[in-house]
Amino acid sequence: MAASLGLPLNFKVGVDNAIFSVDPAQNRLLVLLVMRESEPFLGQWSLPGTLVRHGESLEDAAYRILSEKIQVQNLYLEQLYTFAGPGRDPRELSDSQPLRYLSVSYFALVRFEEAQLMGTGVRGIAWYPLDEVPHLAFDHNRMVEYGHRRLRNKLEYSPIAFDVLPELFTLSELYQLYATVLGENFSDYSNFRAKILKLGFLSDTKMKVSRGAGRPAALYRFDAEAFAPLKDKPLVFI
Amino acid sequence: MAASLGLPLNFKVGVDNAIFSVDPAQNRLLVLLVMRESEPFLGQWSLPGTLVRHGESLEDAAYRILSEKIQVQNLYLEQLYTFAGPGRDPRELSDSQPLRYLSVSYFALVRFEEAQLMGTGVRGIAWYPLDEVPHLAFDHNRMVEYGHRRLRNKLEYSPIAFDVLPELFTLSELYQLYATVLGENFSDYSNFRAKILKLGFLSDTKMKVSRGAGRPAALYRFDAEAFAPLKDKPLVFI
DNA sequence: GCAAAAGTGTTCTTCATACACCCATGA
DNA sequence: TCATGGGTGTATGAAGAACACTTTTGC
Repeated sequence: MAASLGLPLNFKVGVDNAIFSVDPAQNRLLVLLVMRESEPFLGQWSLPGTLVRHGESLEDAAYRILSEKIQVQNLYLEQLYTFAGPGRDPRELSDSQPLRYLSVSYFALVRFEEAQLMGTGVRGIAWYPLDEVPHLAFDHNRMVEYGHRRLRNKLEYSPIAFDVLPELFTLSELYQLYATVLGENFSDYSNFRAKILKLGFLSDTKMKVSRGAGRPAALYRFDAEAFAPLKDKPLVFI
Repeated sequence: MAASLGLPLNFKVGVDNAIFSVDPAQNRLLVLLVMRESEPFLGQWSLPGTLVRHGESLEDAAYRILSEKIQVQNLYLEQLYTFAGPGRDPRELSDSQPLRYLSVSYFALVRFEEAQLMGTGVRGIAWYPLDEVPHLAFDHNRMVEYGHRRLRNKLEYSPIAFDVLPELFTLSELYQLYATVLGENFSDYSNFRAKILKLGFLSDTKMKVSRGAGRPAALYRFDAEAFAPLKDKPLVFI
């Protein structure tokens, strides 16, 4: 190490995605894992990742792996955190010249019902409930933690829920999403309802939909124009 | 470009610091800029930055440049955002082999009174009021913007103010810090005072201090133990 | 005594919380 | 007609905003 201090240090740069989704049927918060098919950590679960290619931005790379693993029409994606400590990838040691592996993690939220996992049974890819995530390759467990924290914050302070709901949705679908992500100590349905309607960016389409038994629910639509003035304001949906 | 698509892509990785401070005398929010002493962008203002060295983590590198530019005892520092788009550094073009320049930006808040700028008049280094920041090298203006947003959020939701105040401080010093960063549409002094005291993590030292004319102010101390249970809670100081 | 800075208290309104209750549908 | 999910209303207390007022100092 001491001998290499003067040498120019190069990096390999990868992108890893922490992709979250909510299964509305089971009310569970899920994260997408893939089985590693090469060394290091062959056969271990990990986040879907890739090395950044020529002419490609970090975000491009993030979208590329995402679309290689699942097909979705709607999603929210943003940069999460960058990990680059020495020793985070075992390949550093085996390389002849000084090299480090840096990974920029991205956070994504996708719609569960429309997400099509790519690859047949042979290729390991699966949704894992957040409280059953196994030990992952590299520092990917930390990425999942960071992502989970970001998800909760984003949901409270910004309208990412509407990037991931169908264009028309009922207020209980919206409530289920919030309650699943934010946990049990969340506002009750009737207060949530009153609060979010008062904010004024949900427009009633006057259409109704019946989900099994019970009174049919009104379908709402997110009104981006009405939301615009609230942007960057300390909105709290909780 | 097309020809190099199959080649392995290596990166140089740098760290750039957006270092903020508040001048209590002038009630101004400042950011630290340095004059570039080498190509590219020779002679242009920029954020203090460095390439990451062997065996050094990103955070190590961030602390290293920081301490090369200013001396402080107390500071708050955290990772901000990673920039790596193709074409962000002109050196990419001149290099013979495919190479990209990635920069991880860090956000720091330091105490103005104790910050000693390193370097004599020859080396360009200066505090700039945030609304007078000139056109900077690379994408550093975006880093300043990101940092400014982070500063406002952090101040509202976490106790970074106390990392940057003297151990003993008056409530108006605390108020000045908040008001300078968060702007004029901030809570008035008496409401701020009542609110923050009710939170219960400021302990009155019973000491008084006189700053010129007027009634002497009580000196308070941040009580980390009393604050601990409030950690991660949606604290809002505003 | 007066200005200046620190500190206290009061009023009014808005919002959060915890409920109870009514409505429309399927089985 | 009853269970089920959707939707409305209300009482209570806590929190926010605006502002008047008192206290303690220097000059």
